[in-house]
Amino acid sequence: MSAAGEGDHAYNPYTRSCPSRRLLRELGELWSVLVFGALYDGPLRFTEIARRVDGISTKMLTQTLRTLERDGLVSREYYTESPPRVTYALTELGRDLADVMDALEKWAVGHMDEVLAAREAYDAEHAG
Amino acid sequence: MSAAGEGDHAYNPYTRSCPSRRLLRELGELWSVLVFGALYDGPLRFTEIARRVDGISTKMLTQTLRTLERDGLVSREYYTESPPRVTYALTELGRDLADVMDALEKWAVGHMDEVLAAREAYDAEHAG
DNA sequence: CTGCATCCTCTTTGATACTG
DNA sequence: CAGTATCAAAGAGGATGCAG
Repeated sequence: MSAAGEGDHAYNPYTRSCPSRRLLRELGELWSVLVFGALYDGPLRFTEIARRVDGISTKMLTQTLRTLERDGLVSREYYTESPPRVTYALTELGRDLADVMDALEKWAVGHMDEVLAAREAYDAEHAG
Repeated sequence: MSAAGEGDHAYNPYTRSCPSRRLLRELGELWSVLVFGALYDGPLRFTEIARRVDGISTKMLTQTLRTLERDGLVSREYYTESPPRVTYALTELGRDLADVMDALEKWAVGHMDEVLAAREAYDAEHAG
């Protein structure tokens, strides 16, 4: 079929050198997922995100936000005030992805008990 | 509501020490996502997975499979033949998650062009 | 407040060689 | 085939100090 307008790229993350692999690695990163979740309900300032994502360093938050901004997933708004104010928000593209991220997060939270139980069972069986 | 039978745990990955954070980090890992995708269509042998996930080392494949097995997401079947045969398959719990993983992978592949374009635009704007 | 630069450590990962 | 063991290389991540 190779529909028209789709371009002839066949991105395939199962291949070493395909850029989609790097993107997938990037999106799956914990900090990315949590930042998406933090911005899910609306724009936030740098410090507000940091407060919600407990334990993230300014370095990692900056790095994560820059990467997401460069990928067109997050937008940055700078207000020249005193002190300066900067807000981050999901772009249209980012909101689209946010639903997937949210699903992943919800899955982890929602099935934590089952996973924990599975681990116990596994450890018990592989002890003797 | 806090429905009965759900337990009173309030797993929250935005918190440093919550086990759901570690789980989320684990699931988001590139190799986990790709192994899920490889097993999506049915059971596979160790070598078959390695062949599909281009570039993964036996060490990482083993480690990834062990982790997923321990979490109850993947099952391992050992057949004492000569040469030995081992197959891996998604468990019921794993199949549930597989849909989310698949959505993430599909998103990355499906929006790669847009992300690439966004990067160009960003780089162009932040060059001068 | 927002964030860049640096240093430094700890973990992750890849390559390689070897075993049941 | 399906791993395990080991070693070296690479990179991620945190702490800190400074700047706009």
